[in-house]
Amino acid sequence: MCPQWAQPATSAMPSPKEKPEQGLPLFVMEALKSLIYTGQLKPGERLNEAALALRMGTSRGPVREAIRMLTGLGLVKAVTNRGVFVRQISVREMLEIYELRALLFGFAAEQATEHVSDEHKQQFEQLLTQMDAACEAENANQYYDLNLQFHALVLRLSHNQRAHESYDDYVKELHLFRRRYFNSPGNMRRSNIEHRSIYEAIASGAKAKAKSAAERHVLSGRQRLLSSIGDTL
Amino acid sequence: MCPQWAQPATSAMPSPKEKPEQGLPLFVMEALKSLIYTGQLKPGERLNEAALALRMGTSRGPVREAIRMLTGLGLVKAVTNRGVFVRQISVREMLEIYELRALLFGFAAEQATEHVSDEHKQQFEQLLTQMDAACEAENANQYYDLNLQFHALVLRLSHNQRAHESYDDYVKELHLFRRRYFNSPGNMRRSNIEHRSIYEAIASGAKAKAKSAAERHVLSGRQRLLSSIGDTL
DNA sequence: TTTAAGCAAAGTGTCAACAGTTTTTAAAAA
DNA sequence: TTTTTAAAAACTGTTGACACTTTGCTTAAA
Repeated sequence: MCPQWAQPATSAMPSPKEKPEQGLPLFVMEALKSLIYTGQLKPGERLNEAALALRMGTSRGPVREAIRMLTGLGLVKAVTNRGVFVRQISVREMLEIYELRALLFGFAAEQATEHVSDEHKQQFEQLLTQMDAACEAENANQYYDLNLQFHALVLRLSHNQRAHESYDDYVKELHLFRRRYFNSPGNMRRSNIEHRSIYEAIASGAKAKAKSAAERHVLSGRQRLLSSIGDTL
Repeated sequence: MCPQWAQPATSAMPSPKEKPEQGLPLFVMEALKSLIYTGQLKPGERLNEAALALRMGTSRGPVREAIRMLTGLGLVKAVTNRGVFVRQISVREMLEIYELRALLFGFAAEQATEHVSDEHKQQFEQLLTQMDAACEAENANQYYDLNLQFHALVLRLSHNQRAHESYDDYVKELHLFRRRYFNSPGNMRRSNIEHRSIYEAIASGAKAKAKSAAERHVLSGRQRLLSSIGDTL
Protein backbone atom coordinates (compact mmCIF):
# COMPACT_ATOMS: atom_id res chain seq x y z
CA MET A 1 0.00 0.00 0.00
CA CYS A 2 3.02 2.23 0.07
CA PRO A 3 5.42 3.08 -2.74
CA GLN A 4 8.63 3.12 -0.78
CA TRP A 5 7.99 -0.44 0.36
CA ALA A 6 8.75 -1.36 -3.21
CA GLN A 7 12.42 -0.50 -2.80
CA PRO A 8 14.69 -3.38 -1.99
CA ALA A 9 14.58 -3.64 1.76
CA THR A 10 18.32 -3.36 2.13
CA SER A 11 19.56 -1.34 5.05
CA ALA A 12 18.88 1.77 3.04
CA MET A 13 20.20 3.91 5.85
CA PRO A 14 21.27 7.36 4.72
CA SER A 15 25.00 7.53 5.03
CA PRO A 16 26.06 9.17 8.29
CA LYS A 17 28.63 11.02 6.18
CA GLU A 18 26.08 13.24 4.48
CA LYS A 19 24.92 15.08 7.54
CA PRO A 20 23.19 17.97 5.84
CA GLU A 21 23.95 20.82 8.16
CA GLN A 22 20.42 21.16 9.26
CA GLY A 23 20.69 19.39 12.52
CA LEU A 24 21.68 15.89 13.50
CA PRO A 25 18.45 15.24 15.42
CA LEU A 26 16.38 16.10 12.35
CA PHE A 27 18.55 13.87 10.22
CA VAL A 28 18.17 10.97 12.63
CA MET A 29 14.45 11.59 12.88
CA GLU A 30 14.00 11.30 9.12
CA ALA A 31 15.99 8.10 9.15
CA LEU A 32 13.84 6.67 11.92
CA LYS A 33 10.65 7.71 10.18
CA SER A 34 11.81 5.91 7.10
CA LEU A 35 12.68 2.83 9.13
CA ILE A 36 9.18 2.82 10.57
CA TYR A 37 7.33 3.46 7.34
CA THR A 38 9.32 0.83 5.46
CA GLY A 39 8.50 -1.67 8.15
CA GLN A 40 12.10 -2.26 9.16
CA LEU A 41 10.92 -1.16 12.57
CA LYS A 42 7.62 -2.88 13.13
CA PRO A 43 4.68 -1.64 15.23
CA GLY A 44 5.21 -2.61 18.84
CA GLU A 45 8.96 -2.94 18.46
CA ARG A 46 11.31 -1.17 20.87
CA LEU A 47 13.83 1.45 19.77
CA ASN A 48 17.25 0.85 21.26
CA GLU A 49 19.00 4.17 21.76
CA ALA A 50 22.54 2.87 21.91
CA ALA A 51 22.15 0.61 18.91
CA LEU A 52 20.54 3.34 16.85
CA ALA A 53 23.22 5.84 17.87
CA LEU A 54 25.89 3.40 16.73
CA ARG A 55 24.10 2.78 13.47
CA MET A 56 23.68 6.48 12.77
CA GLY A 57 27.20 7.30 13.81
CA THR A 58 26.27 9.71 16.59
CA SER A 59 25.92 9.67 20.33
CA ARG A 60 22.71 8.94 22.18
CA GLY A 61 21.83 12.61 22.63
CA PRO A 62 20.66 13.37 19.10
CA VAL A 63 18.96 9.99 18.90
CA ARG A 64 16.96 10.73 22.02
CA GLU A 65 15.96 14.11 20.64
CA ALA A 66 14.88 12.54 17.36
CA ILE A 67 12.80 10.02 19.26
CA ARG A 68 11.13 12.81 21.23
CA MET A 69 10.11 14.44 17.99
CA LEU A 70 8.54 11.18 16.94
CA THR A 71 6.58 10.98 20.19
CA GLY A 72 5.28 14.46 19.46
CA LEU A 73 4.27 13.24 16.02
CA GLY A 74 2.58 10.24 17.61
CA LEU A 75 4.65 7.69 15.73
CA VAL A 76 6.13 6.16 18.84
CA LYS A 77 5.09 5.86 22.45
CA ALA A 78 7.50 6.31 25.34
CA VAL A 79 7.31 4.36 28.60
CA THR A 80 9.45 5.66 31.42
CA ASN A 81 12.54 3.62 32.17
CA ARG A 82 11.38 1.05 29.71
CA GLY A 83 12.01 2.59 26.32
CA VAL A 84 9.99 3.82 23.39
CA PHE A 85 7.97 1.60 21.12
CA VAL A 86 6.66 2.00 17.61
CA ARG A 87 3.03 2.86 17.92
CA GLN A 88 0.49 0.24 17.11
CA ILE A 89 -3.02 1.24 16.19
CA SER A 90 -6.07 -0.83 16.95
CA VAL A 91 -8.82 -1.81 14.55
CA ARG A 92 -11.07 0.70 16.25
CA GLU A 93 -8.59 3.52 15.76
CA MET A 94 -8.11 2.44 12.17
CA LEU A 95 -11.83 2.67 11.56
CA GLU A 96 -12.05 6.06 13.21
CA ILE A 97 -9.19 7.47 11.19
CA TYR A 98 -10.70 6.18 7.95
CA GLU A 99 -13.88 8.00 8.80
CA LEU A 100 -12.02 11.27 9.30
CA ARG A 101 -10.04 10.70 6.16
CA ALA A 102 -13.30 10.22 4.26
CA LEU A 103 -14.66 13.44 5.70
CA LEU A 104 -11.56 15.35 4.69
CA PHE A 105 -11.40 13.88 1.23
CA GLY A 106 -15.06 14.67 0.67
CA PHE A 107 -14.45 18.23 1.73
CA ALA A 108 -11.45 18.50 -0.57
CA ALA A 109 -13.35 17.13 -3.56
CA GLU A 110 -16.18 19.54 -2.90
CA GLN A 111 -13.83 22.50 -2.76
CA ALA A 112 -11.89 21.25 -5.76
CA THR A 113 -14.90 21.82 -7.99
CA GLU A 114 -14.32 25.52 -7.50
CA HIS A 115 -10.65 25.55 -8.34
CA VAL A 116 -10.20 23.01 -11.08
CA SER A 117 -8.83 24.34 -14.38
CA ASP A 118 -8.49 22.79 -17.82
CA GLU A 119 -4.86 22.10 -17.08
CA HIS A 120 -5.83 20.17 -13.97
CA LYS A 121 -8.43 18.23 -15.88
CA GLN A 122 -5.71 17.12 -18.23
CA GLN A 123 -3.63 15.97 -15.29
CA PHE A 124 -6.59 14.05 -13.92
CA GLU A 125 -7.27 12.28 -17.17
CA GLN A 126 -3.65 11.35 -17.58
CA LEU A 127 -3.54 9.87 -14.09
CA LEU A 128 -6.73 7.92 -14.69
CA THR A 129 -5.49 6.33 -17.90
CA GLN A 130 -2.16 5.53 -16.29
CA MET A 131 -4.00 3.86 -13.44
CA ASP A 132 -6.05 1.87 -15.91
CA ALA A 133 -2.81 0.72 -17.44
CA ALA A 134 -1.44 -0.24 -14.04
CA CYS A 135 -4.60 -2.27 -13.46
CA GLU A 136 -4.10 -4.15 -16.70
CA ALA A 137 -0.47 -4.80 -15.88
CA GLU A 138 -1.51 -5.74 -12.34
CA ASN A 139 1.29 -3.52 -11.12
CA ALA A 140 0.19 -2.80 -7.55
CA ASN A 141 3.15 -0.63 -6.67
CA GLN A 142 2.70 1.66 -9.62
CA TYR A 143 -1.03 1.79 -9.00
CA TYR A 144 -0.43 2.81 -5.41
CA ASP A 145 1.92 5.54 -6.48
CA LEU A 146 -0.52 6.95 -9.03
CA ASN A 147 -3.34 6.63 -6.55
CA LEU A 148 -1.36 8.79 -4.14
CA GLN A 149 -0.89 11.40 -6.87
CA PHE A 150 -4.58 11.40 -7.64
CA HIS A 151 -5.52 12.01 -4.04
CA ALA A 152 -2.81 14.64 -3.66
CA LEU A 153 -4.14 16.50 -6.67
CA VAL A 154 -7.63 16.62 -5.21
CA LEU A 155 -6.29 17.82 -1.88
CA ARG A 156 -4.17 20.45 -3.59
CA LEU A 157 -7.22 21.73 -5.43
CA SER A 158 -9.05 22.15 -2.15
CA HIS A 159 -6.85 25.22 -1.68
CA ASN A 160 -6.65 24.39 1.98
CA GLN A 161 -3.05 23.57 2.77
CA ARG A 162 -3.86 22.56 6.30
CA ALA A 163 -6.42 20.06 5.06
CA HIS A 164 -3.76 18.54 2.85
CA GLU A 165 -1.39 18.21 5.77
CA SER A 166 -4.01 16.67 8.03
CA TYR A 167 -4.99 14.24 5.31
CA ASP A 168 -1.38 13.15 4.85
CA ASP A 169 -1.05 12.74 8.59
CA TYR A 170 -4.03 10.42 8.66
CA VAL A 171 -2.70 8.36 5.77
CA LYS A 172 0.65 8.02 7.47
CA GLU A 173 -1.00 7.04 10.69
CA LEU A 174 -2.81 4.26 8.90
CA HIS A 175 0.55 2.80 7.97
CA LEU A 176 0.96 1.93 11.61
CA PHE A 177 -1.86 -0.53 11.30
CA ARG A 178 -0.60 -3.98 12.09
CA ARG A 179 -0.46 -5.58 8.73
CA ARG A 180 0.72 -4.78 5.26
CA TYR A 181 -2.08 -4.63 2.78
CA PHE A 182 -1.74 -5.51 -0.84
CA ASN A 183 -4.21 -4.41 -3.46
CA SER A 184 -5.69 -7.20 -5.52
CA PRO A 185 -6.25 -6.45 -9.22
CA GLY A 186 -9.98 -6.53 -8.61
CA ASN A 187 -9.70 -3.96 -5.88
CA MET A 188 -7.62 -1.72 -8.08
CA ARG A 189 -10.21 -1.83 -10.85
CA ARG A 190 -13.08 -1.09 -8.48
CA SER A 191 -11.06 1.72 -6.95
CA ASN A 192 -10.31 3.32 -10.27
CA ILE A 193 -13.95 3.29 -11.31
CA GLU A 194 -14.62 5.31 -8.18
CA HIS A 195 -11.78 7.67 -9.07
CA ARG A 196 -13.38 8.32 -12.39
CA SER A 197 -16.73 9.25 -10.93
CA ILE A 198 -15.02 11.59 -8.46
CA TYR A 199 -13.15 13.26 -11.26
CA GLU A 200 -16.22 13.62 -13.42
CA ALA A 201 -18.14 15.23 -10.59
CA ILE A 202 -15.28 17.65 -9.94
CA ALA A 203 -14.84 18.46 -13.61
CA SER A 204 -18.53 19.15 -14.08
CA GLY A 205 -18.75 21.29 -10.98
CA ALA A 206 -21.18 18.99 -9.18
CA LYS A 207 -20.22 19.87 -5.63
CA ALA A 208 -22.53 17.57 -3.72
CA LYS A 209 -21.82 14.65 -6.00
CA ALA A 210 -18.06 15.16 -5.80
CA LYS A 211 -18.27 15.25 -2.04
CA SER A 212 -20.32 12.12 -1.62
CA ALA A 213 -18.36 10.19 -4.25
CA ALA A 214 -15.08 11.08 -2.55
CA GLU A 215 -16.40 10.10 0.86
CA ARG A 216 -17.72 6.81 -0.42
CA HIS A 217 -14.42 6.10 -2.14
CA VAL A 218 -12.45 6.26 1.09
CA LEU A 219 -15.09 4.30 2.95
CA SER A 220 -15.00 1.63 0.26
CA GLY A 221 -11.25 1.43 0.68
CA ARG A 222 -11.82 0.91 4.36
CA GLN A 223 -14.25 -1.86 3.60
CA ARG A 224 -11.80 -3.53 1.24
CA LEU A 225 -9.11 -3.40 3.91
CA LEU A 226 -11.54 -4.67 6.51
CA SER A 227 -12.53 -7.72 4.52
CA SER A 228 -8.91 -8.48 3.70
CA ILE A 229 -8.33 -8.58 7.44
CA GLY A 230 -11.27 -10.89 7.90
CA ASP A 231 -9.68 -13.24 5.40
CA THR A 232 -6.46 -13.56 7.32
CA LEU A 233 -8.00 -13.78 10.74
CA MET B 1 -11.38 32.94 24.89
CA CYS B 2 -9.58 30.54 27.15
CA PRO B 3 -10.34 29.60 30.73
CA GLN B 4 -6.81 29.26 32.02
CA TRP B 5 -6.04 32.79 30.96
CA ALA B 6 -8.25 33.80 33.78
CA GLN B 7 -5.77 32.65 36.38
CA PRO B 8 -3.52 35.35 37.79
CA ALA B 9 -0.56 35.40 35.46
CA THR B 10 1.89 34.78 38.25
CA SER B 11 4.77 32.48 37.48
CA ALA B 12 2.44 29.55 38.03
CA MET B 13 5.27 27.18 37.35
CA PRO B 14 4.75 23.68 38.71
CA SER B 15 7.18 23.24 41.54
CA PRO B 16 10.29 21.39 40.40
CA LYS B 17 10.01 19.44 43.63
CA GLU B 18 6.98 17.46 42.58
CA LYS B 19 8.60 15.59 39.73
CA PRO B 20 5.99 12.91 39.21
CA GLU B 21 8.07 9.93 38.27
CA GLN B 22 6.85 9.86 34.78
CA GLY B 23 9.78 11.48 33.14
CA LEU B 24 11.44 14.85 33.49
CA PRO B 25 11.14 15.68 29.77
CA LEU B 26 7.39 15.13 29.90
CA PHE B 27 7.12 17.24 33.00
CA VAL B 28 9.07 20.05 31.37
CA MET B 29 7.03 19.72 28.22
CA GLU B 30 3.77 20.20 30.10
CA ALA B 31 5.22 23.23 31.81
CA LEU B 32 6.30 24.71 28.49
CA LYS B 33 2.95 24.00 26.92
CA SER B 34 1.28 25.81 29.76
CA LEU B 35 3.68 28.73 29.36
CA ILE B 36 2.76 28.95 25.70
CA TYR B 37 -0.97 28.58 26.11
CA THR B 38 -1.11 31.12 28.91
CA GLY B 39 0.77 33.57 26.75
CA GLN B 40 3.75 33.85 29.07
CA LEU B 41 5.71 32.69 26.06
CA LYS B 42 4.34 34.65 23.14
CA PRO B 43 4.21 33.55 19.50
CA GLY B 44 7.51 34.32 17.81
CA GLU B 45 9.43 34.41 21.08
CA ARG B 46 12.63 32.39 21.48
CA LEU B 47 13.01 29.62 24.05
CA ASN B 48 16.26 29.89 25.95
CA GLU B 49 17.44 26.44 26.94
CA ALA B 50 19.74 27.43 29.74
CA ALA B 51 17.26 29.83 31.30
CA LEU B 52 14.44 27.31 31.11
CA ALA B 53 16.64 24.60 32.56
CA LEU B 54 17.49 26.83 35.47
CA ARG B 55 13.84 27.73 35.96
CA MET B 56 12.76 24.09 35.88
CA GLY B 57 15.58 22.95 38.10
CA THR B 58 17.09 20.54 35.62
CA SER B 59 19.92 20.46 33.14
CA ARG B 60 19.59 21.36 29.50
CA GLY B 61 19.14 17.77 28.35
CA PRO B 62 15.55 17.23 29.45
CA VAL B 63 14.65 20.74 28.35
CA ARG B 64 15.96 20.04 24.87
CA GLU B 65 13.99 16.81 24.75
CA ALA B 66 10.83 18.57 25.87
CA ILE B 67 11.35 21.17 23.18
CA ARG B 68 11.74 18.45 20.58
CA MET B 69 8.39 17.02 21.60
CA LEU B 70 6.88 20.44 21.07
CA THR B 71 8.38 20.67 17.59
CA GLY B 72 6.75 17.32 16.84
CA LEU B 73 3.49 18.73 18.10
CA GLY B 74 3.98 21.77 15.92
CA LEU B 75 3.89 24.24 18.79
CA VAL B 76 7.40 25.54 18.22
CA LYS B 77 9.72 25.80 15.27
CA ALA B 78 13.43 25.06 15.48
CA VAL B 79 16.10 26.89 13.50
CA THR B 80 19.54 25.32 13.52
CA ASN B 81 22.12 27.11 15.65
CA ARG B 82 19.63 29.88 16.26
CA GLY B 83 17.14 28.40 18.68
CA VAL B 84 13.51 27.42 18.74
CA PHE B 85 10.65 29.86 18.53
CA VAL B 86 7.02 29.70 19.54
CA ARG B 87 5.04 29.09 16.39
CA GLN B 88 3.07 31.91 14.96
CA ILE B 89 0.17 31.17 12.67
CA SER B 90 -0.94 33.44 9.87
CA VAL B 91 -4.43 34.69 9.18
CA ARG B 92 -4.61 32.28 6.27
CA GLU B 93 -3.74 29.31 8.46
CA MET B 94 -6.23 30.48 11.03
CA LEU B 95 -8.96 30.56 8.42
CA GLU B 96 -8.03 27.13 7.13
CA ILE B 97 -8.04 25.60 10.56
CA TYR B 98 -11.40 27.11 11.36
CA GLU B 99 -12.78 25.48 8.26
CA LEU B 100 -11.51 22.07 9.31
CA ARG B 101 -12.80 22.60 12.80
CA ALA B 102 -16.22 23.40 11.35
CA LEU B 103 -16.12 20.24 9.29
CA LEU B 104 -15.22 18.15 12.30
CA PHE B 105 -17.79 19.73 14.56
CA GLY B 106 -20.47 19.23 11.94
CA PHE B 107 -19.53 15.60 11.66
CA ALA B 108 -19.60 15.18 15.43
CA ALA B 109 -23.01 16.79 15.77
CA GLU B 110 -24.37 14.57 13.01
CA GLN B 111 -23.06 11.45 14.69
CA ALA B 112 -24.20 12.66 18.09
CA THR B 113 -27.83 12.40 17.01
CA GLU B 114 -27.38 8.63 17.03
CA HIS B 115 -25.85 8.37 20.48
CA VAL B 116 -27.58 10.98 22.57
CA SER B 117 -29.47 9.67 25.59
CA ASP B 118 -31.91 11.31 28.00
CA GLU B 119 -29.10 11.70 30.47
CA HIS B 120 -27.05 13.57 27.90
CA LYS B 121 -30.00 15.77 27.06
CA GLN B 122 -30.16 16.75 30.68
CA GLN B 123 -26.47 17.66 30.62
CA PHE B 124 -27.02 19.74 27.50
CA GLU B 125 -29.89 21.66 28.99
CA GLN B 126 -27.98 22.32 32.16
CA LEU B 127 -25.02 23.66 30.21
CA LEU B 128 -27.26 25.87 28.10
CA THR B 129 -28.98 27.46 31.09
CA GLN B 130 -25.63 27.97 32.78
CA MET B 131 -24.33 29.68 29.68
CA ASP B 132 -27.38 31.89 29.60
CA ALA B 133 -26.59 32.86 33.16
CA ALA B 134 -22.98 33.60 32.25
CA CYS B 135 -24.24 35.83 29.44
CA GLU B 136 -26.40 37.77 31.87
CA ALA B 137 -23.53 38.14 34.30
CA GLU B 138 -21.25 39.03 31.37
CA ASN B 139 -18.77 36.56 32.78
CA ALA B 140 -16.66 35.80 29.74
CA ASN B 141 -14.33 33.39 31.50
CA GLN B 142 -17.12 31.25 32.81
CA TYR B 143 -18.87 31.37 29.47
CA TYR B 144 -15.72 30.18 27.74
CA ASP B 145 -15.39 27.30 30.15
CA LEU B 146 -18.97 26.18 29.69
CA ASN B 147 -18.64 26.62 25.96
CA LEU B 148 -15.70 24.23 26.01
CA GLN B 149 -17.78 21.71 27.91
CA PHE B 150 -20.62 22.00 25.44
CA HIS B 151 -18.35 21.34 22.50
CA ALA B 152 -16.62 18.51 24.33
CA LEU B 153 -19.95 16.85 25.01
CA VAL B 154 -20.88 16.93 21.34
CA LEU B 155 -17.51 15.53 20.36
CA ARG B 156 -17.80 12.81 22.98
CA LEU B 157 -21.19 11.82 21.60
CA SER B 158 -19.70 11.42 18.15
CA HIS B 159 -18.23 8.20 19.49
CA ASN B 160 -15.13 8.86 17.50
CA GLN B 161 -12.28 9.39 19.93
CA ARG B 162 -9.86 10.34 17.20
CA ALA B 163 -12.21 13.05 15.99
CA HIS B 164 -12.27 14.44 19.50
CA GLU B 165 -8.50 14.51 19.64
CA SER B 166 -8.14 16.16 16.25
CA TYR B 167 -10.72 18.74 17.21
CA ASP B 168 -8.84 19.57 20.39
CA ASP B 169 -5.62 19.84 18.42
CA TYR B 170 -7.19 22.36 16.09
CA VAL B 171 -8.55 24.40 18.97
CA LYS B 172 -5.16 24.46 20.63
CA GLU B 173 -3.49 25.43 17.40
CA LEU B 174 -5.80 28.38 17.13
CA HIS B 175 -4.43 29.64 20.42
CA LEU B 176 -1.19 30.36 18.59
CA PHE B 177 -2.95 33.04 16.64
CA ARG B 178 -1.32 36.33 17.28
CA ARG B 179 -3.79 38.02 19.50
CA ARG B 180 -5.95 37.28 22.49
CA TYR B 181 -9.60 37.46 21.75
CA PHE B 182 -12.20 38.43 24.21
CA ASN B 183 -15.88 37.62 23.82
CA SER B 184 -18.19 40.57 23.98
CA PRO B 185 -21.53 40.00 25.75
CA GLY B 186 -23.25 40.32 22.38
CA ASN B 187 -21.10 37.62 20.88
CA MET B 188 -21.80 35.31 23.79
CA ARG B 189 -25.53 35.72 23.38
CA ARG B 190 -25.43 35.11 19.65
CA SER B 191 -23.20 32.12 20.23
CA ASN B 192 -25.54 30.57 22.75
CA ILE B 193 -28.52 30.91 20.46
CA GLU B 194 -26.59 28.82 17.97
CA HIS B 195 -25.77 26.30 20.69
CA ARG B 196 -29.42 25.89 21.39
CA SER B 197 -30.33 25.15 17.81
CA ILE B 198 -27.52 22.62 17.59
CA TYR B 199 -28.75 20.91 20.71
CA GLU B 200 -32.35 20.87 19.56
CA ALA B 201 -31.37 19.29 16.25
CA ILE B 202 -29.29 16.65 18.04
CA ALA B 203 -32.02 15.93 20.57
CA SER B 204 -34.67 15.55 17.88
CA GLY B 205 -32.48 13.31 15.75
CA ALA B 206 -32.32 15.72 12.82
CA LYS B 207 -28.98 14.64 11.42
CA ALA B 208 -28.65 17.06 8.51
CA LYS B 209 -29.84 19.98 10.57
CA ALA B 210 -27.48 19.18 13.42
CA LYS B 211 -24.60 18.99 11.01
CA SER B 212 -25.27 22.25 9.24
CA ALA B 213 -26.04 24.10 12.45
CA ALA B 214 -22.79 22.92 14.01
CA GLU B 215 -20.78 23.87 10.93
CA ARG B 216 -22.34 27.28 10.78
CA HIS B 217 -21.69 27.82 14.48
CA VAL B 218 -17.95 27.41 14.09
CA LEU B 219 -17.89 29.48 10.94
CA SER B 220 -19.79 32.23 12.75
CA GLY B 221 -17.18 32.12 15.48
CA ARG B 222 -14.55 32.57 12.84
CA GLN B 223 -16.41 35.54 11.46
CA ARG B 224 -16.70 37.08 14.90
CA LEU B 225 -12.97 36.67 15.43
CA LEU B 226 -12.25 38.03 11.97
CA SER B 227 -14.22 41.21 12.51
CA SER B 228 -12.63 41.74 15.92
CA ILE B 229 -9.30 41.67 14.11
CA GLY B 230 -10.55 44.20 11.62
CA ASP B 231 -11.36 46.50 14.51
CA THR B 232 -7.83 46.49 15.89
CA LEU B 233 -6.05 46.67 12.54
C1' DT C 1 30.06 60.57 11.76
C1' DT C 2 29.78 56.35 9.50
C1' DT C 3 31.44 51.95 8.25
C1' DA C 4 34.18 47.82 8.85
C1' DA C 5 36.86 44.52 11.30
C1' DG C 6 37.70 41.98 15.14
C1' DC C 7 36.74 40.50 19.63
C1' DA C 8 33.86 39.00 23.50
C1' DA C 9 29.58 37.16 25.21
C1' DA C 10 25.69 34.24 24.77
C1' DG C 11 23.61 30.23 23.04
C1' DT C 12 23.08 25.97 20.57
C1' DG C 13 25.08 21.22 19.29
C1' DT C 14 27.34 16.99 20.76
C1' DC C 15 29.37 13.88 23.62
C1' DA C 16 31.05 10.69 27.22
C1' DA C 17 30.48 9.46 31.89
C1' DC C 18 27.74 8.32 35.73
C1' DA C 19 23.34 7.14 38.25
C1' DG C 20 19.16 4.56 38.67
C1' DT C 21 15.86 1.11 36.86
C1' DT C 22 14.42 -2.89 34.53
C1' DT C 23 15.26 -7.28 32.56
C1' DT C 24 17.84 -11.35 32.14
C1' DT C 25 20.55 -15.01 33.89
C1' DA C 26 22.02 -18.17 37.14
C1' DA C 27 22.00 -20.47 41.29
C1' DA C 28 19.72 -22.20 45.37
C1' DA C 29 15.75 -23.90 47.73
C1' DA C 30 11.28 -26.32 47.73
C1' DT D 1 11.10 -30.00 37.97
C1' DT D 2 9.39 -25.70 39.64
C1' DT D 3 9.76 -21.58 42.30
C1' DT D 4 12.50 -18.02 44.72
C1' DT D 5 16.24 -15.22 45.23
C1' DA D 6 20.21 -12.85 44.09
C1' DA D 7 23.66 -11.10 41.14
C1' DA D 8 24.81 -9.12 36.63
C1' DA D 9 23.88 -7.30 32.28
C1' DA D 10 21.43 -4.08 29.48
C1' DC D 11 19.08 0.18 29.14
C1' DT D 12 17.19 4.47 30.07
C1' DG D 13 17.74 9.06 32.59
C1' DT D 14 20.55 13.07 33.67
C1' DT D 15 24.35 15.87 33.94
C1' DG D 16 28.46 18.87 33.13
C1' DA D 17 31.94 19.83 29.91
C1' DC D 18 33.52 21.22 25.53
C1' DA D 19 33.13 22.62 20.50
C1' DC D 20 31.10 25.55 17.22
C1' DT D 21 27.93 29.36 15.63
C1' DT D 22 25.65 33.46 16.00
C1' DT D 23 25.02 37.93 17.91
C1' DG D 24 26.33 42.17 19.94
C1' DC D 25 29.82 45.34 21.10
C1' DT D 26 34.06 47.81 20.81
C1' DT D 27 37.62 49.79 18.37
C1' DA D 28 39.83 51.47 14.45
C1' DA D 29 39.85 53.15 9.86
C1' DA D 30 37.56 55.88 6.15
